[in-house]
Amino acid sequence: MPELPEVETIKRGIGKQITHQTISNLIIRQRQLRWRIPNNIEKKLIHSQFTAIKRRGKYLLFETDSGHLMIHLGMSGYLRIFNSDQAAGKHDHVEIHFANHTMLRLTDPRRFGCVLWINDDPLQHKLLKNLGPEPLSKDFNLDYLFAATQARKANIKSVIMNSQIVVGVGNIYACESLFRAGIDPQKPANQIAQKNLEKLITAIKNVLTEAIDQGGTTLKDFQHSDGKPGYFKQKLRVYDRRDQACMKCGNKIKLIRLNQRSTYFCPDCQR
DNA sequence: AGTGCGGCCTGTCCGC
DNA sequence: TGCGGACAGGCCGCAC
Repeated sequence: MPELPEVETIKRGIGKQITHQTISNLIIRQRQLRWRIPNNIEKKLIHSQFTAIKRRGKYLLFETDSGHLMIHLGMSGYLRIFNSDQAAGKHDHVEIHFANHTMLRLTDPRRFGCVLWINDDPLQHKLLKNLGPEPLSKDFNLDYLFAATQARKANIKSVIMNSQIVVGVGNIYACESLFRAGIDPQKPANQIAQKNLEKLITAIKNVLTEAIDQGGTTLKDFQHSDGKPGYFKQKLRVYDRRDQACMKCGNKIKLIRLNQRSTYFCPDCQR
């Protein structure tokens, strides 16, 4: 589930409910996620409060008086709020319990996510300090992307999925953005005309904005779904539509593997 | 420095 | 119905 719109939606959804609530307990059932959850984390969190929740790329940052809890949801993670007495399932790895008898629970079947503690400025943490601009910020603009693509002959899809260039563009939205911009995902980044880079920037911003606008629905329905929320299927124009008719030209959508990732595109509309 | 892979995990689905 | 293999929305870390 977690592409940037979902992470942003989670941030918005849980923020009001958990900030300024005293943390009464921390339960860790599985420490081994992408990296092992540090041992000192209970000591840091219990009796403190989250003063704000921030996001950088797909990393969530929970601010406290003594540092930041950082959570990444990986491929299959999600965060939800429950009453404290809710029974835990097999993949419920971490629970942050609050004095008001609610808890924030991290569930992550594939365990590609992470939970880390950062004492100092989180933006200087090694996982964050080299990240590219936020896609919805004005820093992600033509001058920037043109400069970034000039040095790269790798295919454009891998470039926009590279978090050092721009954060938050995962496989689905990379496919969708390239379709909207009419760009072949295999095309070398340094061969794309400026006017097409401009289209790509607009497409990325629009796709992500639209998805964030739909986010509430996603989250609400997530518990009933297989991880592909209903709105996705309706909104997506190429992803998961192999051999179906292109919505622009009617020809078949093609599926290829690019950098080991499923890549859907229309060979006629994307050049 | 840029690029391309391997690897981390479990669950699901598809073909035999 | 069981089984093996491919695949899944991410991304770091390492070779080259």
